[in-house]
Amino acid sequence: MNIAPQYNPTATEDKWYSYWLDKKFFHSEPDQREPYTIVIPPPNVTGVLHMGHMLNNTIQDVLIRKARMQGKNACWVPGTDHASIATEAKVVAMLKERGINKNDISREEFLKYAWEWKEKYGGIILDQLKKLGASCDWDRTRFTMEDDLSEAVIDSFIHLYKKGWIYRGIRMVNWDPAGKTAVSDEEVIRKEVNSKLYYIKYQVADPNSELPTPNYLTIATTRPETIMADSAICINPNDERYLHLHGKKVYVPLINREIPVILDDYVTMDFGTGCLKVTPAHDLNDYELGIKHRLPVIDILNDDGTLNDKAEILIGEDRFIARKKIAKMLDESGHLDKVEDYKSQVGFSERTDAVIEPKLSMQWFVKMEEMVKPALADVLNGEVNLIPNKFENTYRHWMENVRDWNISRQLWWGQQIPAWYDDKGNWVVAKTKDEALEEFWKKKHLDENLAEADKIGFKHQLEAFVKQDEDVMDTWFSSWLWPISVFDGFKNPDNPDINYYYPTNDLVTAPEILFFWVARMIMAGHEFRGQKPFTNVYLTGIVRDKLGRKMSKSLGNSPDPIGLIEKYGADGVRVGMLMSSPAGNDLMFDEAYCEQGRNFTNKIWNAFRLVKGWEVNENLENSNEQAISWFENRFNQALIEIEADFKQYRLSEALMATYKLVWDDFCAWYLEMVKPAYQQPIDAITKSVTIRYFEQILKLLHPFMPFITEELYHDELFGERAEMDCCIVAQYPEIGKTNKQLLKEAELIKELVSEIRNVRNIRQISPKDALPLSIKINSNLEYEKWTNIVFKLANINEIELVNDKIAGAAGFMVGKDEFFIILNENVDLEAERERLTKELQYLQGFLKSVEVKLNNERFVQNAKPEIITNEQNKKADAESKIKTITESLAAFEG
RNA sequence: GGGAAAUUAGCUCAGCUGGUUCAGAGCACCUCGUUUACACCGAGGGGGUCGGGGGUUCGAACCCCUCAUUUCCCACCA
Repeated sequence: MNIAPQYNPTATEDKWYSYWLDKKFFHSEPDQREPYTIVIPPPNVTGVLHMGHMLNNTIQDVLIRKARMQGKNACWVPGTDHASIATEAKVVAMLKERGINKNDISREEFLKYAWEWKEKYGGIILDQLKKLGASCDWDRTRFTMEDDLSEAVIDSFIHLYKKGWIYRGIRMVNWDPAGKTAVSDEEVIRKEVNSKLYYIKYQVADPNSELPTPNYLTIATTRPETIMADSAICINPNDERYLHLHGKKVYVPLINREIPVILDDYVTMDFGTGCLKVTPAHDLNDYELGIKHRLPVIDILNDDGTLNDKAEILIGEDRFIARKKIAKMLDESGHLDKVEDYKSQVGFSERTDAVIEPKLSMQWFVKMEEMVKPALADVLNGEVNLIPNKFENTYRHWMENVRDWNISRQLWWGQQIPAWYDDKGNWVVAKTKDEALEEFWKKKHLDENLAEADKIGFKHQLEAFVKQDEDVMDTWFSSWLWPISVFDGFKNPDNPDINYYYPTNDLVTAPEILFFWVARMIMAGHEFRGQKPFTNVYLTGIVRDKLGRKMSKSLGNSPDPIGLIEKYGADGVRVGMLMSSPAGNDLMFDEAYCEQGRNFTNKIWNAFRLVKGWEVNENLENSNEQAISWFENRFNQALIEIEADFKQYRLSEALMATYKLVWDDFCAWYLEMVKPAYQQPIDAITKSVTIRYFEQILKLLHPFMPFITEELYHDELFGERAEMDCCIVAQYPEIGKTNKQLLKEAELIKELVSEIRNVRNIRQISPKDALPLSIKINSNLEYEKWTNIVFKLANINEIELVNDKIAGAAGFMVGKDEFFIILNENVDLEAERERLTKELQYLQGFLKSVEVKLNNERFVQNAKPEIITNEQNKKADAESKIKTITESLAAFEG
């Protein structure tokens, strides 16, 4: 036999992936079968495959492959997300490298570059998924910014607008001065930073009154650069320290602008100095306070975070440089009382890591109040299952406290907001410019009662002035439509695909985007389809390194997934990823898991080599009936367990059960039971049954390890295969009967074998030396059925039934039966006595505890009958064992 | 500051309704083995007061209280 002793994945993986593609096994069309659908969480077009994708997509592939083998019409829809912020940042950076500044080119030019970039790099991540074995229906690949999907975004915007659920308003938004865009609350990461609390003196503007000296008040602030934007000073009306300030005015230091002192019990008296500077343009609370007290809004910052001319001083300086300079100027002019160290929470942009600036701006919002209702209900009443369900609490908390969704982004890459403005600041929402003109006309027509005949002239005149909103929509405003839009459910809402595949079955994603994406998809599902988008949401954990740190580029602790695949094979890596990642748990990734996966592929490979090498002798009789019958039962028993694990989405447990079935039961026990002696032939029945078992195992393994199983499935060992007869579409094993008695006996026999091996091990007896075994049977186990197996696995050459103990032999018990192995030299009597005494003591203690229980009236009264019976059995067992051991010990005395 | 979860062997995790199978698995570790599918292997073995303390119960890894530690989510205190 010249099959390599080690499995080589590289030789087979590309071959079978191409074959699967070629035969269109991944492709799905609606038919009579039950559908099983997954839509991929579309990775960013900018993305490169990382470990999180590996985990996430391995899970999806396992689910989809298993469903496919179980006769469902499996459809896994792949695609990519245009990812406004991330992609625009990459394109801007690319242009910068080429010496082009985004501000110097038009929107059209920029988008041209962006599309070029997308065409060039946008497919990389999908190609990488193929290396992993992902069985996506590539014919259905979608992109969130392709025409139909973009149109769906625009249409849904208009739909919600007409419903009154989209509105435009001035809002305090989280402004990212680096990205020059608003970001949502969820995209702001709060970090505690060391900052300083500046105590600034404001001069009171009333020189005539008889104020107590000094005639200034002191205010604590972390942001001295915003004093030029102050609109008022606020104190608590009940603060007795400041009663004299009621109704007064103060001067803003350095620029000497006069501002009022206002009263509001919002101010905490015991924080800082009890005085608060009110800066409506640059702080959310101050803004609200400003509205309440009708204060002017003075915005002193440009979009890039530099000071503008409203600041009056330090114009053009960056906010952080300005902070230092202001502090110095205040100090020099005697306005700085003191500076204290202070820890405060500061918001950072998730994308650019810039400090977020609260900023007033005109934005578009989606009202959430109505939309959250069905999305919350679905999860609470189990229409949609979160796996694991511990996330339900977080989900509910978020949904009950949801705020309106700011959907405009000051970017170019994305779907442009379908709002149109005329030169006078009027605006309408419409899909096209023509429709916008029509809308303007309708308004005008109504307002001013114009004649229909004036319409053409009006439109013609207006056309030159009408401009579309510059902003694009939040990326999530497109991806929330994904489960519908990939099946063209907007453009063509009654098409066969959407009717067949929607709602989808499982969604596999990260808990971090449970609210960004999952919740919003459920909302969109109800709003646009009247139905939930999926039934089960499997939430994966974060892939961390073995020290528990998040994998990140800057730490350099993230292995290259493609490198791993090359090193351990895709099957090995898949097994490694799944080995220890229950749903919802972070995965402490260690290459050792991949190594274990690789070793597993090799184990399978070598089991195959063994069976492949068997020569059949037709004249031989089958002497392995017991082994054959045992393994069939054992297989079914394992399958029951595996199915239960899958049902509960416990994939790592399902894999582990499969792993043990293959490695321990099939390789270590079954094959060792039936394999012929060296260079001896095997009987025809055993070989053919073993091949059949092996094929079942390949099918069972296929969802986890698609490549090696497909490779072996096609070996001639398993017979001729038709072109389309592939493991990927083979019928998944079905649960058969299990004979519990047989399985129980087998466990005892395995224990017996282990005990004999242990006898050898302790005494350094070679496995090659055959030993005689004597049995004193106290049970009703029929050892004759198992003789062959015991002979072979424990290298026993003789079995003798005895009625009495054999002095000087090595003895042990399995179940109720006693076994003796006569050795060349007698066992150390003293050691044997000690061993038995110890066991006796243990058993006596055990018996006592059982008796205490049984003698306890309250136990007998309260415990369930079967538990009492069990305790009685335990008692009987212990008593008989004690009897046996006592007899053995007595033999020593004699 | 508010909320949620977690803590079981060196590591990663199971342990379902409190009770046969209750203290388990995989890896790692130790001993032995150049055997004939595989040293990416085989055989055997050691290892845990179930985070601490209290309580409920005939009975607790599991239920309750409390403390400690960790993680995550939410939050505007200048």
